[in-house]
Amino acid sequence: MAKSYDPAAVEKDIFAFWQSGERFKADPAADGDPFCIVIPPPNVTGALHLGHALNNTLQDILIRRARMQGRNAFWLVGTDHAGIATQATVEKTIRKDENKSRHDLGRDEMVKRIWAWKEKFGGRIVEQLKLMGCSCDYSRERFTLDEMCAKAVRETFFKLFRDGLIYRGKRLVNWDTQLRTAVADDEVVHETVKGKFYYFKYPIIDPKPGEPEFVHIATTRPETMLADTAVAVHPNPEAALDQARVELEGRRQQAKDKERAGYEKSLEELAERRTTMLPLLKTLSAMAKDGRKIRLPLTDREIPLICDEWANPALGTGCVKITPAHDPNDYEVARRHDLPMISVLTDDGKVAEIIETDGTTNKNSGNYASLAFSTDGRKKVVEDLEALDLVEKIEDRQIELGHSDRSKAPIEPYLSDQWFVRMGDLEPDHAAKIEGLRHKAPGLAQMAIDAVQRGDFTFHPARYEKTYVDWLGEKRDWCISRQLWWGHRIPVWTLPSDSPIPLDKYFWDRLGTLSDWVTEGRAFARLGSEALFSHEGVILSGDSNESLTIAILNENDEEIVTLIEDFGFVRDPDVLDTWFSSALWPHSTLGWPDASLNKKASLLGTYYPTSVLSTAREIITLWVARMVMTGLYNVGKIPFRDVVIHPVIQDGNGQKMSKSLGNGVDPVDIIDFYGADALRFTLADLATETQDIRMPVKAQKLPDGREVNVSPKFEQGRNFCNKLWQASTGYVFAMLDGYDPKPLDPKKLRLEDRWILSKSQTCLAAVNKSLDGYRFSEAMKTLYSFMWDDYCSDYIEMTKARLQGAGDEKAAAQQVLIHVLDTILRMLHPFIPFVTESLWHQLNEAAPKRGLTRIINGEPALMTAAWPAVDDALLDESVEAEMQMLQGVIKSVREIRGNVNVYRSKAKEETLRTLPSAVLLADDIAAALVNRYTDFVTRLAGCDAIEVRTNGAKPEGVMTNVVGAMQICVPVADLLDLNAVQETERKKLDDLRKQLASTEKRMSNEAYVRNAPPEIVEETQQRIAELRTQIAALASSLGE
RNA sequence: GGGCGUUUAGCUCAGUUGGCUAGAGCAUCUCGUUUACACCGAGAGGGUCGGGGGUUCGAGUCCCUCAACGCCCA
Repeated sequence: MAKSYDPAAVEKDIFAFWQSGERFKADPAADGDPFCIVIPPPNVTGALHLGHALNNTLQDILIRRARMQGRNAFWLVGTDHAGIATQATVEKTIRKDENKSRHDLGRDEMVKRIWAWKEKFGGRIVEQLKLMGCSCDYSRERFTLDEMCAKAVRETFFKLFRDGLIYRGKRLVNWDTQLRTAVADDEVVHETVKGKFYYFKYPIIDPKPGEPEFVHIATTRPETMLADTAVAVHPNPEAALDQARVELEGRRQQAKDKERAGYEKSLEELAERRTTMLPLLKTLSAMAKDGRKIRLPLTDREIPLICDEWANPALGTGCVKITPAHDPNDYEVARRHDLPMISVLTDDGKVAEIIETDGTTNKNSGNYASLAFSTDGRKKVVEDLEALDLVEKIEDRQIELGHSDRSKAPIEPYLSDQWFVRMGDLEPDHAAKIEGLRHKAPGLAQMAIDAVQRGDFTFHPARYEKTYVDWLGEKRDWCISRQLWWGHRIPVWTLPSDSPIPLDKYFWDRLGTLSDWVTEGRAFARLGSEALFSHEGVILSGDSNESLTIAILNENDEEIVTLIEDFGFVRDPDVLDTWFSSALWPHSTLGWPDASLNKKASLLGTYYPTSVLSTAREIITLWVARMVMTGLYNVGKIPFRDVVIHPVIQDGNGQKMSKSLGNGVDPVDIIDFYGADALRFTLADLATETQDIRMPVKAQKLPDGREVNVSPKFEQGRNFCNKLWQASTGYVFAMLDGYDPKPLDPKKLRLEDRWILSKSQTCLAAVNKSLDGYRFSEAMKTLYSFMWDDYCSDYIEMTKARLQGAGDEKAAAQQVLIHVLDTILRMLHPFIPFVTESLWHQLNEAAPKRGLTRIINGEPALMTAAWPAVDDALLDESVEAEMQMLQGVIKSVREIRGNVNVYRSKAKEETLRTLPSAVLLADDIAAALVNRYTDFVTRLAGCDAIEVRTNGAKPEGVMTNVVGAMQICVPVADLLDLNAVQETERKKLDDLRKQLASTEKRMSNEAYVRNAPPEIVEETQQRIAELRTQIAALASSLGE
């Protein structure tokens, strides 16, 4: 008795088998059309989640199939250093274990610690990929911080700097005051919390008669007022209020009843405001235009009253304080009005010394400096304003607050120096000089847009092209600096403005050397945004207040570093955004810049551009777009031909899976519980072209006692593997006594043999088509139904009678069984590699020689065996049609048997395993067919004998079914009470008559007959004929 | 606010250029331990394809509109 398939018993050995034969290893010098995938590098600190499992399953399916197709397949594996995530993880550990901050340790020690941590825990991802059976080339594992990647990063940064595509500028960034770094927008989590809305009044300087003495503003963040540099009022408050009213009225009209009241109320308030506040706002607006100024309390700073549309007369006091260094909207206002920007926040979240625009320290600075910004600082500011009687009122209010995803600390907008990559279009002269802007692109973003629109690469599904193009179309500059220690440090040295070394003659003399280095391509210098040397090595300008920055190609270039550091140049402390190194992944990992596209048998020369990139839609912008830009800019070609975007897996309620919600499913638990192939089967089966897929989650106790989250969805995968295992080991391998394969003529085989062979080719062709279009679920479902329904449920059953016999018929059955199983294992291998490889080895034992027209030895490893070629000679529509007819007969008898048993069961009589007999009324052709294959027809139908009549003589007391032109009659008078049957039979008859009526109605429609394609009309006519036969047959057995 | 997606059987989902008598897996019900498999076999029930309108001989599929939910970007 065969045991169930036990994945744990085979997976380890099979993986070792693959590895021992170096079967994962790619060879750039090998024959075969190259096929390459670079893995989207997972975060080195993380563990594989179900999304990774899905993505890597899909990649492995593609790679394994390509390898079997004889292509030179290479799946590059590696991990991402994930700057902030990794640093935060290690900082947290150190804080917990040693109660120290990274600043206590110092930069070098901290970086050392992170490396040590990475060496210890960074292998987890790769181990998990191996558990899944991923056939990556593990000998070429890369890491975004390794020397190979670092070299590409340095080269790219240097080129971009030289080409004027990198600049430094002050920008407001999301600041994490705990980790002391800028974080990306997607690393900020917003939540609504209880807060307060503070109303303050600021005195106006020298108001004219009739003008107010104060301007009123409201804020949720009082402490930022220390950095106010203006107060704004709307330039035309009346028009703005009118427009707000029109918009509200429009919405009220569209609104549903329950919402309408809200709009009514807003409109009333607006009208009220118009009478109470409009005159004042108009006055203020006029005052602003007249240049009136305000004395900012607590600082005594004189700030202007300005007009700007950002001030909304319909909200708050109608006036808004402008704090450019602490609010993104205010920042934009300040840029429009050329206002100064004063920052009063330190990088660790305290109130900074207040430095006025003239460089002096504010005399009241000491009152606030070093207070915790949004807590103590806020309290002190409010107290001091209250003491001055400048607080009008304080209201409770819900406010939006950003928190850092990593440290959970509140996010403050922070004005700081950051490095940017210029994405927009350049001046034509400038663009023309840049070799990396291919196809005459005016800028980096446009170059990447053009690439997809030209069809250089394709998204699957196609709709994601829009996401990509829309985002790139904004051409927003890319902030690449992060105030972290873990990452690629920016290779730029700057002379601080307070440097003790003056820019004297000695300095300029020595810069001649620098000029040489520029010519040699080792360094590049900029004064402000201007290149300090032209490519000919001439100094353009020697006298400037702007900062002098030098980028060095190789940060270890001691000669240059020593010289400039002697002059007081200081290296930029920041590191590059992790996405900067990820953006280079497809070419940096293949050896750029050392290798070139033309270098034969190099990784880059052979595998670039790669074939497919498979990833999640959330990083189309952050990652895919940037890879396209850098690929074109550095290498000159797009990095991949196809981009496959897979769906996102959610839990059963449509929620994201996450650790904190406890609804996550760990792929390794699934492997433990169901096996790696079950995991892969189910994920592939779910991988449709939709954007989200839901996976019901349920807690389950493992044999070892752990309670983990699993999903019943994986049962289908487990069952499928078991079915394949049982059919192979329990039936096919067990029925091989006397097996001796010889070349066969497929045309001379019995119907069922020709049928399964034809079906196998239909299946293969469909799988090819699905996979070529990256429709994984479609391919998986095709294979499921072929293996389970056609091969196991039908073909295996059909061979049972023959295998109990002897002679040629038995031999042919054995040979076809083996041959089709061979094909099935090949086709399934990319999806469920472990169980198929294991069965392959057993097949090689049981039937080393196999084949159909040619007898060959099975390849020793399925992983590197050949993907089958579609053999059109085996496709046979008439065979499939004949079989369909027999299956119709089988199904009809089964249905009657089922009904008979239901009636007998109700009548408390014994149920029947097989019906004693059936009578088939058929024409000569069908009769001959059924008579010829009675052996398996009776067996599958479950009746002891089938009598075929061609004279149409119908027996009495029967239950009838109709298939095409045939009637299946089962005499049931001895088996049950006929009267009990009649009711259901009548219902069936009524239903058929209804169907007939509607079908006939369609045919009577002239327009239908005229317009519909002839074959469709033909089908309808056949359907009518069929319905009429069925009705007649039923009616006659009911005695109508 | 903009973009994208989803809405089909109790649940999770297929359904490619309009031809459908709407499918699968799970769940449910009936029967079955027959010699590969109960992680199984045979059979059954279950859907006015989110609502409304339109195009068409014909709409789950195309167009418009409304609604709910989700994701991404502001």
